[in-house]
Amino acid sequence: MCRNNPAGRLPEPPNPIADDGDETHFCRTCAFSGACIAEGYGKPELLELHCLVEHVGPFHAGEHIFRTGDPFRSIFAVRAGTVKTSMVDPDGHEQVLGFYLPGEVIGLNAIYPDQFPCDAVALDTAYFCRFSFPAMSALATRMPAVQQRLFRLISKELGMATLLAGDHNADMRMAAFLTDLAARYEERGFSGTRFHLSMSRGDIANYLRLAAETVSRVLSRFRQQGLIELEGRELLLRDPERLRQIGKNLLSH
Amino acid sequence: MCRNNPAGRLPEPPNPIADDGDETHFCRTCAFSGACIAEGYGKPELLELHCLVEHVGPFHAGEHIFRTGDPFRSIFAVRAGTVKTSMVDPDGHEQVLGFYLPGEVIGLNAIYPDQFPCDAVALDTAYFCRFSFPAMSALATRMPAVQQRLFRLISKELGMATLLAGDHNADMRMAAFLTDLAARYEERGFSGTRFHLSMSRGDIANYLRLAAETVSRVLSRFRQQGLIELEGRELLLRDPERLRQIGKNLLSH
DNA sequence: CGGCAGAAATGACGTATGTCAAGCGCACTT
DNA sequence: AAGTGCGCTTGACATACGTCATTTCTGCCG
Repeated sequence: MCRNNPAGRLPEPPNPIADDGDETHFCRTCAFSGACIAEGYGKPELLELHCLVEHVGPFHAGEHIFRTGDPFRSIFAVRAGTVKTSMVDPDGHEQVLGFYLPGEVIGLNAIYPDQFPCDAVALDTAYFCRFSFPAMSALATRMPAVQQRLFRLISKELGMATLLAGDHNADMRMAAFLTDLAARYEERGFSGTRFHLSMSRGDIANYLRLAAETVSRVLSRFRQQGLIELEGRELLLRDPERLRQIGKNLLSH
Repeated sequence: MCRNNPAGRLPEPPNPIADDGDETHFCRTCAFSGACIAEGYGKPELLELHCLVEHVGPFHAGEHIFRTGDPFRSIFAVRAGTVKTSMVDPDGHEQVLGFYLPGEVIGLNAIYPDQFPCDAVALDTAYFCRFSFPAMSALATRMPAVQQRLFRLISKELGMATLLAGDHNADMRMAAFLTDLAARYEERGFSGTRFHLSMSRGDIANYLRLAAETVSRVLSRFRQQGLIELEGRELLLRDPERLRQIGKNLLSH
């Protein structure tokens, strides 16, 4: 596939999607596929796991997958598109909790309160696999690998939240944010140096606990310093190593 | 028991301890006891759960329960004393992650990386129940209530971390911190209005992502406003309701 | 009792980042 | 094509909080 590239524009990256699953195969990049494949479970177990999956979508940009207070019944794996989760605090300020890419799982933070503590909103057209959580935990009691996977998914999410909670300046936060996004895209088989930011500057700012203006300024500075190229929301990391270095205090691995 | 109370000093609260368990009974306040009692498991299951418990301690103030990088084999329930967990980032700055009271569980954030991502240090003389994690997850596959309890414990910890990650000013953070501590003491059967701060101002500051001086100033102001009484580390909440109000954006329930 | 060391409180000052305001560009509607 | 709204950028200014310095308090040990 060869697009033309007019007037110095960044070429568009392929649209990230993890949608190659069917009735008997998981999507390659799904957070759960590993549980079965790696652990050598056979057809019967795979089929059982598939029984409790339901494909849902499309959700269009701005549509809610779930809302704060909805009873917790399922977790969702992103098949395609991007999701942001956010809480609104008692005096109405939104707090973005995270962004989720194809292959990642949302809803894990609802287990304890037994209802969703946040909203989940599609940032672009998005598709999901919905897993009934009661069914999944029942299955987990028979398939240790599934239980293990769930423990690890939640524990990982905990690690992420912890890092974000640290006190770091705007440059560190932004560099870590970009590096983390890049790593997650790469992990799922997409380009780790050129991708589309599906969220607005405002959402990024909110997520990083900065003002939108600060995000603009930091990005401009990164551009001037030759760390990135950026046109609208099309991003190219020109010096990923330096970015990683700047954000290292916020990055686990 | 009746102490005298010289010259306007705050009377000392009883030393919080949750140490009434034995070979066949859990401590009343233990985070796991509920899993069995509430779910109506009988003697055999209780005994099984006890088989994988080992009582450890005492650890004295400043001693490590575990260190960053230690292989993850067990989680720990606090029986008595207080613990702080903290990470040191790549350039040597400490980050306090949390404080843990009797009845609470530490080590859950080690599941994903499969090694402890932080240090755990006793703030005063502390005793623990150590649970082998492999044994516990094996047991969890046979006792859904145990699995459920584990999911909820991790998910709860996730909720805590998320709240701390929000952006809030020093007053809100401090009020929420005090209110949360109070609630947790009360939940475990101790006084929820009068207790001992086992951590230094510096640790509190670090936990709340503030400077130690800011913590001092906020506490002084709270005192002037009649919200609290404070002598050294002995604390009395004079207006818990108002404190809760100030910190409400950081408090889940 | 005296002296010391660490913890805590208080004051003076600097700064990173938030807030306010203005302007630009792009998409969409009429 | 003109109009409208929203997202983004940029500049000027305000402020909450951090940093540095000094003092006070507290517990500890000889």
